[in-house]
Formats: sequence, C-alpha cells, structure tokens
Amino acid sequence: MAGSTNDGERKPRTDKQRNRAHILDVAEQYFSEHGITGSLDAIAKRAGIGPGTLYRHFPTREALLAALLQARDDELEARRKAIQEQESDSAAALAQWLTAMGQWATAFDGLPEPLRAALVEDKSPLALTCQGFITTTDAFLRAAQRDGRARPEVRGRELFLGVLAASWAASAAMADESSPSALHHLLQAGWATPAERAEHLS
Amino acid sequence: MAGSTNDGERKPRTDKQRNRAHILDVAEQYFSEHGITGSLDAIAKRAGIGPGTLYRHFPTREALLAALLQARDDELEARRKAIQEQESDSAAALAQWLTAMGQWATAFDGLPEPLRAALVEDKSPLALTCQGFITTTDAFLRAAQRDGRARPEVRGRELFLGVLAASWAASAAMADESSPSALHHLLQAGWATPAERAEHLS
DNA sequence: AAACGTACGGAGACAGTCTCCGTTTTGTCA
DNA sequence: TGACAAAACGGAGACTGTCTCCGTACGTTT
Repeated sequence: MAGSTNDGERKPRTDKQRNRAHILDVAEQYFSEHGITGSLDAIAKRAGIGPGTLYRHFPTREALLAALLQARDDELEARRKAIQEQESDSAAALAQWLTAMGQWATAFDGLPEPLRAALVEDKSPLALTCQGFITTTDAFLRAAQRDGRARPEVRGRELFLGVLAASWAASAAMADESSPSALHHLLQAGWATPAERAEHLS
Repeated sequence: MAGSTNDGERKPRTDKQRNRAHILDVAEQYFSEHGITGSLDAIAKRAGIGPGTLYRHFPTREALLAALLQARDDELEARRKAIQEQESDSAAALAQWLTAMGQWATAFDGLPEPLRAALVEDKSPLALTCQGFITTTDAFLRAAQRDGRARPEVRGRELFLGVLAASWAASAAMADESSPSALHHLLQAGWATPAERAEHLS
C-alpha cells in the first residue's frame, strides 16, 4: 500500500493527459503570438481538437492561463530561493524579486489585466498564484523594512499591484524613447526610504 | 472666390445634431453603468436608433469615448488654470494636477486601457487628448524640477503613463483595506526629490 | 411643392464564446 | 481476449456583440 494513494479512483485516461499537454503547448505558442485575448476556438482548431474538448479541460480563459503559468511559477520559485541565498542586502533582494515578478507578468501580452482581475474576484484560478506572490513579496518587504531600507507604511499587496501596473504600462512605454522600465524605477523610488533613494541617485 | 468665407459646406441637418447629442447622453450613462466595454448596439437600442446611425456618428468605440471626454477636457483645462493661479508651490501644483488627471482617467470603468492604447497607435481619436495632457504635465513638471522639487530625469510622458497605471490599478485596490490611492502616493514618492520626500514623511 | 441629397434604420454577414449530446475511445473485469 | 461501462471527444449550433450595406424617410433648397 505504500505509494498507492488510489482511493478507489480510476486512473486517468491517457488520451486526456496527452490532450491536456498538447493544448498547453499550442496555447503557449498562440498566446505568445496573439496575446492572451486570442481566440480560444482558434487554439482548439490549431490543436486539432473540438472546442468542447478545450473547454472541458479549461473551463475559462483564466483556467488555461493559470495552467500555463504553473510551469513558470516553479521557475520563479527557484529564482526566489536564489535571491534569498545569494543576496544579503535586503533592499537589493526586494528589488530583484520585483524585477523577477515584472518579467513573469509580461510573459504574454495583456497578462497583467487578468492578474489584476484575480486580485478582486478571488474565485479566479489565478487568485491563488497571486496570493502566493503577495506573501513572498511581503517577506522580502518586511526584511527591507527591518533594515530601514523600505518605507514602513508600504504593503506587499501594493507592491505587487504596482509591479502589475508597471508591466501593464510597459507595452505603451516601449513605443517611446523612454525606457520600458521607467515606471519600475519610479516604483522603486516610491518604496525606498530617502537614504536608499539618495544612494541610487549618486 | 472673392468674398466667399463659406467653404462650400452645407449646414448640418438638425436631426443629425440632435441624434449626436442624444447618443452622447445615452452613452455617458451606459458607460457609467457598464464600463467602457459595454455593448455599442445596446447603446443604440437604448437611444432608440439603429446601429448604423451610431456607427455613422462614431465609427469606433474610441471615437465615441473621445467625444464623451471632450466635455471633461474643458473641465480639466479649467482646473489646470485654477491650479496655476492659486498654487504657488510648484511641487504641490504638480501633485494636484496629477490627482486631477487621475480622477479624469477614472471617469468610466476601464478607461485607462484605451488611453494607454492611444499612446501607442496615434491614429486613435484619443491620441490628441493624451498628447495635450502630456504637454501640460511637462509644464508642471519642469517648474517643479526648476525648483529642485522633482527629480530631473523624470519626464512628463512617464508621469502621465504612471497616473494611468495607478488609475488602472485603483479598481483592484479598492477591494482591499489599502487605500485606492496607495499607488498614487507611491508614484508621488517616485518623482519627488529626497528633500521633498522627507517633508511628506514628517 | 418638387427635387435633391443627407441621414436613418435594421437586416444580415461575420467572429467569438460556450454548451449539449450523439459518437468514439479507453480502462477494467470476467 | 471480449464485452461492458465510464470517460472523453468533436462539432453543430445557440447566443452575443461588431460593423456594413442599401432601400427608405426626412430635411433643405429653390
């Protein structure tokens, strides 16, 4: 019995698992090309399956997105550990973590929108992921605050939302001469303490 | 040719003018209720006209929005003048102007999205409006920079985009205990100089 | 009041979302 | 292995929203 967690459940059909993986592959590429608002039926067609199959696996666009981001979650988790181990400076660690989240949030064009929505309607499959990131952000933030490197009144949720907002704006910023990360820098200037700020300006 | 100031243009039909005004009235209310992604055909139906008439007056959703915001543009312009006359402190003036834009950008739910899009595709009817606001923001910003109250490397376009981003995030922030204006404050801390910042913290 | 041109209205083509249900595939057990 | 039941598939089609085309109605001009 060791190793058998089977509660009288059937083993899932192999075609189901294969379809699921295939859908994720196709969706990953399709969303990369067309942004996250691309047609779901088109994804089904490209995957060679019917719309019904797609919707059975992923009832909503958010569910599909959540599954796609799952893989990247692990990647970000690894990055988090790396930062915590290698970076002894708490403010730098927080900055690196926010940068990492910013990159994660721009994995697909238009991604910040459903992420923000997930913060409000917590029935979204993305809500859990967001919550985890907020918790991690809070950990980094509190460390920086203990060291007097971040303003004490700032909260992790606000920073997460700020990162989302900066990523949202980035697609418009790119069209201009200003760096796409201009808002990320503004944001950093926002959470840092004056001492921290003066250091960055030097 | 001589003496004719008329460009050979006919005077517009009265029913056309009336329809236009009526559409704007209805759209204003409808967008207030359903956000800017509400159905255009529904607006036409509520206005008692056919879809064709709506689209003849306003070929795109952006054109309709631009017309709706026109009235508020005047209002904001008045506010700009009031700030310039009454507020002698350049940093406070900039802060007030950004606040005013933030309110303007949340006139309808979802408004920041097309505004950001207008910054990229300048064929949008909203692009002209945005450009004007960026120019005004630059004027306030430069005054504050001259007084050493705003960081010299910040640009008006970035601040405008930042205000949009903060307004975009505000709808998610409201659901939480954190103030909806938390990001606006973060943004202000971002553009202010350290001296300015210390003052706000006191 | 007749003629002219502008504007109206809505039918309908098109695209996307999502569901229902008959058909096919798969796993299980004799 | 064969047969049965459960699971999954696929696509037709209902529904919603966008946008256009063109016959009709109306306002303006002479």
